[in-house]
Amino acid sequence: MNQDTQLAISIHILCLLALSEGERTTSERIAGSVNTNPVVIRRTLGRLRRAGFVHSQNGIGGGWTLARPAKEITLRALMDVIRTSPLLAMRREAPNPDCLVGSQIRPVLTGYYEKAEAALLERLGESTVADVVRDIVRAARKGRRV
Amino acid sequence: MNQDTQLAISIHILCLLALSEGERTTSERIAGSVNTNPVVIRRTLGRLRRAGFVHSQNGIGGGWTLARPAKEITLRALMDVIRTSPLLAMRREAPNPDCLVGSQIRPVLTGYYEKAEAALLERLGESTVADVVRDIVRAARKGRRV
DNA sequence: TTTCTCGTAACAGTTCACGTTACGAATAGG
DNA sequence: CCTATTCGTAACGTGAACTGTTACGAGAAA
Repeated sequence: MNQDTQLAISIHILCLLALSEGERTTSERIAGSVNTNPVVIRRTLGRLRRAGFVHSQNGIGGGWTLARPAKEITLRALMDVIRTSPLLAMRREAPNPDCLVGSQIRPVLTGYYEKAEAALLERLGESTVADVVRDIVRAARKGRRV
Repeated sequence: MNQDTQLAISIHILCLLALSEGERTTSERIAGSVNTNPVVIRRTLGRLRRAGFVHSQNGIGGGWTLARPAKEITLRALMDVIRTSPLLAMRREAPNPDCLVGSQIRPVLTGYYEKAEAALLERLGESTVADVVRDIVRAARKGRRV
């Protein structure tokens, strides 16, 4: 259904930056990890930069750094910045206004959908990029042991 | 982004059937309310039928009816039947396995995503088709008063 | 001045849901 | 038995949206 991978890409990028604190990471290197084109990365990072999550610098030795601690970036905050449309979608075409259900269902459903999405966002607000980084490091350790 | 309107269509259809208890409703009439093609309706209804939510009958005077009370159909149950892919998506292409983040992020993110979706589903499980029907009728009354 | 990297526009390619046509199967009525 | 109606489903076209790619200007460091 939904084919919005922007949140996944954003988290991936910020984890990389969090693990490279002190140095700048280029969009090309990030693209190598995500396995896509650097322009795709720069597009996503542009939105994160405008929202104040990352900082960029041009020229030789340039690249991207976190603009605030990974501990203070919740997955929900990323979602709020990245998301462009509701998770639970309705049809583009309006239903029949001459029908009881058709004339009323849109605003009614919107209410139910917003509550459901709020629950999801609340859960996303309980985790930060730092949590994800921690899990990644742990998973890598476990993998090596085997 | 997500462009799956199946849940919205399903709820719309079941509200119509709930309001037409005792009679059969044709896919053409439903399509008139949803404002789409009858085949689209039959496609969605086919899945709901296989899941035991509705019953269909061919021939003259045929059509669709609810197979169980609207009170006993939660929005979550519909979501479980209708949904084909996770709400929070990841990229099709796998990330770089030679990178710490790239090699671990998929299973780690899956965990976070599943918890977030579970919260959304839980909220959807608190409402039924009967609730939606009630809200629709109320909204219509209010609209007339003005 | 050169080199590197971001910033962004523009366009092609792909995927997926939706719309439409078509036709067989099942059912009711005469 | 025959006809009309409606479901059930396959097949294909259409359109929108995300992704991938090229291109090029702007800014910064050596």
